[in-house]
Amino acid sequence: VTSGRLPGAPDRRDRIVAHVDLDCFYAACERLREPALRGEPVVVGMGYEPGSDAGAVATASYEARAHGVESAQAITEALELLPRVADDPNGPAAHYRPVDMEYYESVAAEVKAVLHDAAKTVREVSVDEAYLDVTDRTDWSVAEGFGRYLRDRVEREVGLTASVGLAPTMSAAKVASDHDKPDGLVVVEPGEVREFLADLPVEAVHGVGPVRASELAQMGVETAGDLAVADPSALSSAFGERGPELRRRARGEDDREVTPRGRPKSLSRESALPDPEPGAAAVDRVRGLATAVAGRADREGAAYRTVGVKAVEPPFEVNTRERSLPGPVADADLVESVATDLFAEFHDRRVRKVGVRLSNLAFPDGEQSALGEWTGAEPGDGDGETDRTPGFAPDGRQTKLSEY
DNA sequence: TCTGGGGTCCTAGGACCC
DNA sequence: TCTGGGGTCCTAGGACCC
Repeated sequence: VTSGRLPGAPDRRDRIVAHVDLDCFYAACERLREPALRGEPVVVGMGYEPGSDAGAVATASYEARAHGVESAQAITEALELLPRVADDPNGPAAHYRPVDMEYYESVAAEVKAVLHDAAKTVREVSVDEAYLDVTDRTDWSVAEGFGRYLRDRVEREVGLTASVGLAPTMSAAKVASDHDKPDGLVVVEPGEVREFLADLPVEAVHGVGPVRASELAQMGVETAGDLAVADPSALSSAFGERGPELRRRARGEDDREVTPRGRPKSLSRESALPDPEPGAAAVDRVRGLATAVAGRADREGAAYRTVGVKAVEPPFEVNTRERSLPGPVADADLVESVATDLFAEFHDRRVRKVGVRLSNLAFPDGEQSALGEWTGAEPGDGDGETDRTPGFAPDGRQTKLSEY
């Protein structure tokens, strides 16, 4: 069975994949530049400003987690569990810091440099997480030593601890790195994957969140081992195409290759409104977000064919509206006018959060992102994207589309 | 416990085409 | 008159991930 393997493509049957996950990354960064925070509870909040109680927890250090603080929690709630040090110097208290993405990205760049040096192929999943194909850098007999080497280098050269998982597939490597954090190192050799996963809760499988987990529980599926032997047709009818895919993951079957990440498919900005009242404030915010996201697209060299808005009504009803243009454009004024137009139906509704999104992106001057474009596209992922904007005429794109 | 911001992928119905 | 099947694109929503 050739399984559609390209001629000359490497045999993917026995890869060694490493997953590297930086521990409590935002909090660790804060400690990097403020060593006095070491060993102290640290809470990093998004949408948080010093002294305020707005926002939500992005990352909490383990010392803060010990008191029940967890990510996605409202800052108000975290403050009840752990007040600010300034407010309660004697009892248990935490250091609160606002998210500073720019700084975190600069730290992440140092880590990524180490990873790229240690592996041929690196897929950066997020600011604090990456997959490495290290097949040609190590061997199963010494994989643990290689994992230690990775961890030690990140620690020595950047000053952060990481959790590392090594396994023959991406999904197993991910579960492995999750298994023993922080500062963890777990190696799962080929042939051990199924057994390693068997007793873990289904939520450990990438792609199973709260909704699917509870649906699975109703089917009597509670562990990854249960999922591995669950009735495929029942999974299909409950989860569509995703069902069999999740089952394969639970069985340790995953033939995705580690490839560098391609270009983004969408760009967006969103922000919460302090006061969900109908009126001009929300529209102003939409305008601001439109300008901001268009500016970002510009910096990234992206043109876009679809503009969308998001309006979240209390308690948490998400509405989206979008409009596609005849061809790709790069025009901030147009983004603003389309976005405000799409948002018009929410003018007299209470809205707690708004967003603006650009999609159907095209990168006219891009280097076609060499490999990323085609190896990055999994079979079945082909949406004809490139076919729809053939030869993207650099002059044609600037057509004024004010009527939209 | 009333929930931040930035993404990806999948589904489903309708328009439209052959 | 309404009988088929196949395909793409657009839009809205939902689950999930970090």
